[in-house]
Amino acid sequence: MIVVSVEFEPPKYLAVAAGVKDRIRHGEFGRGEQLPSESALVREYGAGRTTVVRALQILRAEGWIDREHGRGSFVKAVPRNPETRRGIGETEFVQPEDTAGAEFVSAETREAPSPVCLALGVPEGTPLLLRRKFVHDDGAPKAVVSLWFPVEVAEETQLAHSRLLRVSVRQHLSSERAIRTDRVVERLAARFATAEQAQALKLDDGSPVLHAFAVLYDTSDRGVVVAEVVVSPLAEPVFEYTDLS
Amino acid sequence: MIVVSVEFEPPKYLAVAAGVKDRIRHGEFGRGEQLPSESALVREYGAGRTTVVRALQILRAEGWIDREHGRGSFVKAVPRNPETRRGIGETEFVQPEDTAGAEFVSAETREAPSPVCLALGVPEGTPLLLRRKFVHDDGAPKAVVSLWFPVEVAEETQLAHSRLLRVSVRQHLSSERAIRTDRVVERLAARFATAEQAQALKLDDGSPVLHAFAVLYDTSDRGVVVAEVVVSPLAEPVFEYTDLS
DNA sequence: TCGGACCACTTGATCGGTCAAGCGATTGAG
DNA sequence: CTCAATCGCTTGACCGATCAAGTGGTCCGA
Repeated sequence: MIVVSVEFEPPKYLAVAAGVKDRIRHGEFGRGEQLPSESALVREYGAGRTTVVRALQILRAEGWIDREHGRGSFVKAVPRNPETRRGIGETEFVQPEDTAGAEFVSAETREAPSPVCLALGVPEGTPLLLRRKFVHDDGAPKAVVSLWFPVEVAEETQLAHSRLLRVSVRQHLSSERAIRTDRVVERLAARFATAEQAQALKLDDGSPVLHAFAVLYDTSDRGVVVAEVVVSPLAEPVFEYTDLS
Repeated sequence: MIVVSVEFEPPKYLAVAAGVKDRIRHGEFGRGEQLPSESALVREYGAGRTTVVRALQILRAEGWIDREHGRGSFVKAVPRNPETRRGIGETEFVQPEDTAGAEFVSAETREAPSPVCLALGVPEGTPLLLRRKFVHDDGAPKAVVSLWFPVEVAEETQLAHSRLLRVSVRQHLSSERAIRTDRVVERLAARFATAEQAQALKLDDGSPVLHAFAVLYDTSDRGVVVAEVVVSPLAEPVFEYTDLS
């Protein structure tokens, strides 16, 4: 009989990092307080100094602590919102499509506007798959998200189906079509809402809306998807940064 | 005679990282190609393996390369725009004030609007130091930046002077007043330009503008500075992400 | 009292080594 | 011919050590 152990032993540097994070969260080390020194942590966790330092460098990169040469490591803010430093449009490629408050609207082929064609490198007026969803927060409309795919990209995927994916668009393209993507370019602008957008977001015609236009590129630098996110002025996106440089 | 050497010798791991970046940029290693192995780099740069690995881990974190266990390190995208993943308002705290295209406008005490007072925890109508700069790109107006400081924060600093700082506001507060800051909360919105803003950005009255409202907090969670950035619709901010998760 | 030398403690950078584990090609037994 | 063992290369994790350099205190002499 063969027994396969499926225990997953995380690397020690991650274990130390997680351990210290926990102790911060549980209040053992409060804000501004000094962490045990590297050598103390070496003793506590039975690890080498290299390992402890690596863990502390991760905590610093994630914004949990400050490290001051000659003084020690000090607890900074405890990050409340881990979803930080993500572009508005980028999020639509990278996050599971089916998030809280999201609602499927439509999936249809349609002639794309010229900025979209330009970004995807297809001739003007090419019919593309337009996939729409609507995001609200407790009844209040927040945003309309439109994804544009060339039809040959969307073939043999579930992107034309009328159901939100439980994975991210990026992951879906990778698993279903082996399309590897590694780059997003995103533009941000303030615009007047179009009549269609104003209606969806329950705004007056001509209200100012936040407009994110993001392009996802594959490893050969071909544009693969365009995301257009139109955000209601009543739902100002909030970002929190605790890992200041 | 005392001679103080001001040579700045960067740490070797940064030198290796910069060296490899340069070689990628200059096309020695193209997209998808394999980098020299760790041991080869150890020989090339005369460094220890620890140092080389640390450099490669930085390149991975910055999105330059992929590292595959048992295979090697491979070049991903070449980031064009290194100013990535930084909030529009956050940038005004963290970047040297005196950047290309920036122009000092004014520094004066003035009654602050209520959202600013609220963020800084001072009573409505408190006079605050308002410090303004204007950013243009080759003559085209890009943005107006307003920083609000409580007067007791700005005391004994150069923030009331009519010259752009060569360091970041955050660093200035740290060095001149020992104010340690560790958190930024930022809101993004689309708004109509006020008459004043429209004039500064040479826009029609009532044009839609991008509005970033960012608050910098110190380690005791007190609001220390508010940055308001108003971006012209003709200058859409562009972000590039090559380190997708 | 003041200031400087000194010391203990801290983090920063670096080294060279061990062992584990994943990948890919070669090789050899059946 | 097929498939599994093996080998050489790679990255991943980890260790304990050295030296440098920044911080903050003590102590001692002028």
